[in-house]
Amino acid sequence: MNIYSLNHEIAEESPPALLGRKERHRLLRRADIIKAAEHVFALKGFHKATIQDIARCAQYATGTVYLYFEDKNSLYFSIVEEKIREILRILRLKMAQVKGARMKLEVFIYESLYFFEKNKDFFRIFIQEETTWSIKSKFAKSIIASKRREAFAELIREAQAEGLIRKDAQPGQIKDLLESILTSFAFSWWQNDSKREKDLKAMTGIIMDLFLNGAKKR
Amino acid sequence: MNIYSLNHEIAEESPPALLGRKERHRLLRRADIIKAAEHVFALKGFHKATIQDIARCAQYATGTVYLYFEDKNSLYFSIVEEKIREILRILRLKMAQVKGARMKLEVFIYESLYFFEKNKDFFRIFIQEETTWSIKSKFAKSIIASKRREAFAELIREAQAEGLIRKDAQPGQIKDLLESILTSFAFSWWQNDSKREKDLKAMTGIIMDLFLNGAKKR
Amino acid sequence: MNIYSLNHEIAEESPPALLGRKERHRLLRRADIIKAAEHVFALKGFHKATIQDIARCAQYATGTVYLYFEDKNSLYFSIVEEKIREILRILRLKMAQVKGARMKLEVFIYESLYFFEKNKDFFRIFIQEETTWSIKSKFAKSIIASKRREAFAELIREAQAEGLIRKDAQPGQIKDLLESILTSFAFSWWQNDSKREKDLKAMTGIIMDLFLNGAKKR
Amino acid sequence: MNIYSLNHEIAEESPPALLGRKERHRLLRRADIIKAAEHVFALKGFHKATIQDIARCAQYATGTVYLYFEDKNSLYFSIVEEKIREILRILRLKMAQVKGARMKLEVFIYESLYFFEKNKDFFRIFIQEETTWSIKSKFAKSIIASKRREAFAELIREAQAEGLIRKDAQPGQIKDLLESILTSFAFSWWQNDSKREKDLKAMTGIIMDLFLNGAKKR
DNA sequence: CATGAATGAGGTTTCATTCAT
DNA sequence: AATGAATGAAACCTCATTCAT
Repeated sequence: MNIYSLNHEIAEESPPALLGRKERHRLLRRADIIKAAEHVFALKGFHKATIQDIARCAQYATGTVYLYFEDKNSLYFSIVEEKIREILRILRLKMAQVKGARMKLEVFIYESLYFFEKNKDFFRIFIQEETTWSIKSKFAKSIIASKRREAFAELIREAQAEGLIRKDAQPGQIKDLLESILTSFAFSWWQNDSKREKDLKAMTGIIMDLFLNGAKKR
Repeated sequence: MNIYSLNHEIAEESPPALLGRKERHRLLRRADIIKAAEHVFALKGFHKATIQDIARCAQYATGTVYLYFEDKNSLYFSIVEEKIREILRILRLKMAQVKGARMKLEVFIYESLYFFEKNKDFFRIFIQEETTWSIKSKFAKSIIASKRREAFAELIREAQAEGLIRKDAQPGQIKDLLESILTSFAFSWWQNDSKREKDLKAMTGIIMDLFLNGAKKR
Repeated sequence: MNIYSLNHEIAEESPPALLGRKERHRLLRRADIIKAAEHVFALKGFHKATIQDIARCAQYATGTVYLYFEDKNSLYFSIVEEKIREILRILRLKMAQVKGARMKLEVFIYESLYFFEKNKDFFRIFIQEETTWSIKSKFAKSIIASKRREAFAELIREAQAEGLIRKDAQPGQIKDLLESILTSFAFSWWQNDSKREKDLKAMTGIIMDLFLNGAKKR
Repeated sequence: MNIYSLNHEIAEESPPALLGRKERHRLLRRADIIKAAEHVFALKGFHKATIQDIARCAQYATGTVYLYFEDKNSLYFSIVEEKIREILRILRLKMAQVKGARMKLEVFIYESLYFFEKNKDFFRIFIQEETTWSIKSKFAKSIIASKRREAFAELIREAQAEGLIRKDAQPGQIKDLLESILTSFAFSWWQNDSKREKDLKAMTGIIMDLFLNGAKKR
């Protein structure tokens, strides 16, 4: 059994049936707008995308957007948060299905790449596109982002405890390093290979290898 | 002798004495504006920085900026290009002063970190800030950027040829790995330590180690 | 019965009742702006008139103008086109009410002068004022302008066929001549007499006379 | 003998020998700039032509223009005045060489057309292009323009006195008629025939005919 | 006199946000 | 709740004019 055989169907966190009809309705509208915004932001970038573009794309009126989101920044921020929440949920779920730091690490890398692949439009915004500084720092301080950092740090700590990862580097450093490697490979794929239908997930092996063993010849 | 003892004075490429008084004057003005722009862009980000801000900061009139730069994009692009040109020049110079792939690699890392340290304002723009997509792609296609890529690739090839670096990974992947590690440490330093006057250059050792040996415990 | 007794009430081309409330509202706003623009252009000329002037005069915000017109050129062009459309409609209607080239000619001159009188502000722009070359050529190619030229040429041809006008000159030449005479008299009136409440229409007779019989003593 | 055989060499009004060397030098510079301005204005129109364009075209520095002309308006105005002064001088000279109102009239028409032909660039500015209202009205009030009007009126009065031209129309109206015809033919030629090297002067005959006998069939 | 770099006021246009319907 | 017309602040960029060299 390897990570590729894990169940990819993800249970919903909170069954919507518990919400009132109105609230459900509201969430649907909100989701419509977020989806449209994701698309438009990815297409035009944060600054060139107008609220009208997004509203039209979601088939609502301009003003309607403001019933669901404070302002443009907030809308953008919501997309980011939603995505982080999603990947966090996926990672937790999947990592719980395997045992041992090595397997968890592999799952972590695999799922991260997979998520990137599925959401490349979104990452086009987040990694590449123009974003207001204020949004980024607001995000850095958000609860969801810190939860994600914690989960990540936990993984590293576990791997260090199990003796998989060296202890002469700070967990934070290792975490940043892995994150950076993932980003870098994903970006490279996105620039060069994403159109050629190459498989980003398939790079899990080489990334694990490089991350753990480094670049030195043996 | 180690890399820390290398000559840090860098010979000018083109002795300014050869330029006419007017041309020299022009270059000084241009430099003033670039410096101010660097500062203002770093402070406010690309979109929120106005040409007037930059002009005021350089103590010129708004229109003066347009005597030296086509438009805002062009000004921004010029800053980036100038920086890349500079780091490229430094890296070439310093790497030529040492022998062997290992030493070159160490110099490469050391000087990259050092340059980052000296130009943290600039990198605040480049790495973190909002940039128009069109500028980035224009930059990606620029000669200076491709030269930088080449220099990098050359280093990797040499290290592979000398048997320092494994050949079972593509050079591009090795490059991504190193770039990831550098970025990751630089960014982390920038966020946490830059104000505490910690020394980024001093991380050369751990970075070499992580790059060559990976994160695995031995 | 003479041309002065013709019915001056002109039937609307398209009964506005057929338009939706919104569309009617839109047309009213548009008309407001056109009216204000006409006034401001006449007062200050095309280049010195600012969109803000026009908006203020129409008691709208600056941006509102851009909801109804692409840009300044387009606004100007719309005014011109509207006027030409109007005079064309009037001329057709009135000329259809009389028989014979001579009468039609008289009506043509009379109505042209009358229209000029009623719209002297507008002609201050069109004849006298500064206009971008590009607008003029755009206008020259417009359908409405070519329709007007056709209607005019048709009149001349008819007059030639009936033996009223000499055939040893090209219809185009005669057409241009009459147009030029009308413009010239109108301009003269506008400069000298318009403030003294003199009647431009009343010059129909002398213009007919000079146009047909020339300046020679008989 | 007819008007075509008149001497076309025109004596200078004021022999430049009487001016000091400096003053002559100054006038040459001025003429350079006027010539360049004529060209650039004709090419780009009043508003789109910049002082720098004109200076460059005349091979002077921007500031130099301001040593010879108050400002942009004034430069434009000077061109117009210069041209009017020239045509006035020519008309007077040539009309003095013939006897009789009919001959004078013919000369007037012929020379006007000829002048137009030689200066079509200039007329492109004056007739067609955008000009500030203030300039036009300033011009209308200028001495040189009033002199031209006088010369014109004088011709008409003479022709009326000799019995060539009807007295039942006001001289101003006759003037407008002739001016209309000239403008109309000149404009038409300019639009259609000027590039095909057709001869505008050759239309003197038909213009005389239309002016004296009108458009009526006989 | 000549130069041309510097100035900075001012116009067009965009677009996030509001609010009356 | 939804709409979308109206708002108006703000930014880029141009260019007539000045003035130190």
